[in-house]
Amino acid sequence: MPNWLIKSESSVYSIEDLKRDGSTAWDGVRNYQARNNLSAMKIGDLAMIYHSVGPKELVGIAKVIKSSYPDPSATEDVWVAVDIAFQKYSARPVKLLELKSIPELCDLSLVRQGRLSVCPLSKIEWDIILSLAKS
DNA sequence: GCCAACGTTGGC
DNA sequence: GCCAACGTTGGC
Repeated sequence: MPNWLIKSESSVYSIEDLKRDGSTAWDGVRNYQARNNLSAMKIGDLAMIYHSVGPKELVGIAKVIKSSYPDPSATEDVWVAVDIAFQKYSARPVKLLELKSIPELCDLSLVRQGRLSVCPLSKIEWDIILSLAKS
């Protein structure tokens, strides 16, 4: 089962919003690479939530509860959305700086290609980050 | 199909 | 608020 990392500006839609709402449509993605990743998501996949722009940190995990469908917020029909549900907060938010400081994570899309808002995580990357979030 | 110009994102 | 990095657009 693949794992993902999705980004959101905390001022736009934060994990607190997701917790409050329970679940939400993850829409508004307007980048082809990110869209392709969205399309590849399956029900039950887990995605880490990363807050950009404000405090840059990983704050929790969400679960995909509906696989991709046409993005209702789009005027063109090329974009897709998925539905995700709040799963849990990180025991401790993991800062971007922290991720950057770990050699095994130097290939992380988040680090290498900062603008990609939806990206896959390898099992190894997922596990490393999880252990950071727990400690 | 190349590439310059432009717009957007996001770290700092 | 600045600017680097990247994606997209459009002229040729």
